[in-house]
Amino acid sequence: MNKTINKKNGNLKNLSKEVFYPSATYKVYNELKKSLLSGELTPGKKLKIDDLKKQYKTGTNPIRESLTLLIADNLVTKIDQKGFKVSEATQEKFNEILRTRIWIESIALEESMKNKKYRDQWEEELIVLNHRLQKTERSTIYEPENQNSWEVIHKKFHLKLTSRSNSDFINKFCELLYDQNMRYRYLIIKNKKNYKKRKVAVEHQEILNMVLKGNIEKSKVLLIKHYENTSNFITINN
Amino acid sequence: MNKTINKKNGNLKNLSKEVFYPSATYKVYNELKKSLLSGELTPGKKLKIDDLKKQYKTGTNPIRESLTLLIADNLVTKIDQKGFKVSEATQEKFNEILRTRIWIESIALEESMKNKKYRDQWEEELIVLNHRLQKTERSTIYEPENQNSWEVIHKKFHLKLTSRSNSDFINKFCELLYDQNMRYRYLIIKNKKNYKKRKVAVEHQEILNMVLKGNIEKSKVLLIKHYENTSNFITINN
DNA sequence: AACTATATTAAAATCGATTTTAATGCTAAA
DNA sequence: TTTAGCATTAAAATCGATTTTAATATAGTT
Repeated sequence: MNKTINKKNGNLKNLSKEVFYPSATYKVYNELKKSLLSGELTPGKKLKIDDLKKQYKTGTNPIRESLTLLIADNLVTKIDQKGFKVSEATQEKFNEILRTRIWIESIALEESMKNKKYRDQWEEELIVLNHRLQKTERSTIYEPENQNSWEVIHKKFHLKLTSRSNSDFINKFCELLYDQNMRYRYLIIKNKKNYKKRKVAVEHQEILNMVLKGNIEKSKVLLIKHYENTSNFITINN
Repeated sequence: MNKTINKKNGNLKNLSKEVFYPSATYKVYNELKKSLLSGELTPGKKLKIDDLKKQYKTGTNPIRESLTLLIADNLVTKIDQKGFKVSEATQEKFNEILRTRIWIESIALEESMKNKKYRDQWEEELIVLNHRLQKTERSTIYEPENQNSWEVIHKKFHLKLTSRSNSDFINKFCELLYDQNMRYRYLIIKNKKNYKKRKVAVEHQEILNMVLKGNIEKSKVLLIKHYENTSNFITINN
């Protein structure tokens, strides 16, 4: 049999050398992550290997490896010898996420503001992201592949704010918590017929203004208020 | 062929129902983790699937799944299509771990001390752990399976101090950072002929005394000092 | 009926072979 | 000498079948 034809991506290497072809694991991971964050896969749902193999037309290994990666994202839970399921989502867990975010991002914002290095560049990037965010329509569907979607820009803006603590550990943790929070937002959107979107544009502008002024304490207060306001919109019924 | 004989753990289920037999993945994960934390597997080393299969006498899947789990522990690094390697260890990374620990544990200790619930029980557990720690000889070899080893008790004492923030995210993060820090300690022990062990017993006692007094600010200061002192002992040469 | 023990079924976990990709070595042309 | 193209090798990634385990159903006993 002609091996070239059988190859996953065809034998394109010679045509354009620098193109990156992700592994099956990586592709499945991204697709599953999207389904989990958008709320399409509901909390508690059993994730059977055989079903997923059929759905994603791939073998055992990429499926199991993807699920293992998603454990670290706190989106999938595993019990040894009993398999994988979608992580549960409760009101208590949401409160915990919110509280944790406030603690961590308070430090991360403060340290970011204290950090003199490339300060000008940081401010400019924040201004640009805020500007883009202001003029972007907010959608109810989750499309992380669209770099111009409100959700993607919103995430970038928030992570940028806290990005300069000089700790990759903190940055990763902020992203994890952002995604956790986002998951709850989409679970609510799915469950409530008429989900009232918050108007957050003004809050973003106020935080940005205070950061540009260099007032650390007030910036932190505004960021915390911003997060506390979201709690009024998110209530899980189970 | 007799299936029973062929089984991994034998057919012991009927003899004692409540015994838990871990999967091959879980066993390999724990063994690899031990080798990584003890410094036996040196930073940057390539982790070849075939070699590990032979070493641990198991198939592709348990090996790859273990390595995937270790990515989340920041002990293994993966590049898509190019495989796995032992995470690098640099002086900058160690400084980052230390800084991050100080930030996170300051909050976690403060929140733990503010938490009134089961306060008495917490204090008693800390006193017992400190007592056990004081009378345990410190070893240079890493034996996490020995619950009475200095290292295991030390870890429990520190994690207990920060355990009551009511955030599992914070608790997990503290454990990750503890393990990261510990890895550097063992890398030093391996590299230096005569590693001088710090005498930390007094510092633990002082922190505990201040926690029992209920003085949050002073407790935080002592804990931070305790961590800053370790930086004098850890220098990576590469 | 309730409680064990056994048989059956379903799903997780594992294995070993195969396929695909990346790294290396080789050859020939500029 | 360098460099592009091809062949070889080594390793990662994948696949599908098999084995092991857990969950469920059934039958037999008190």
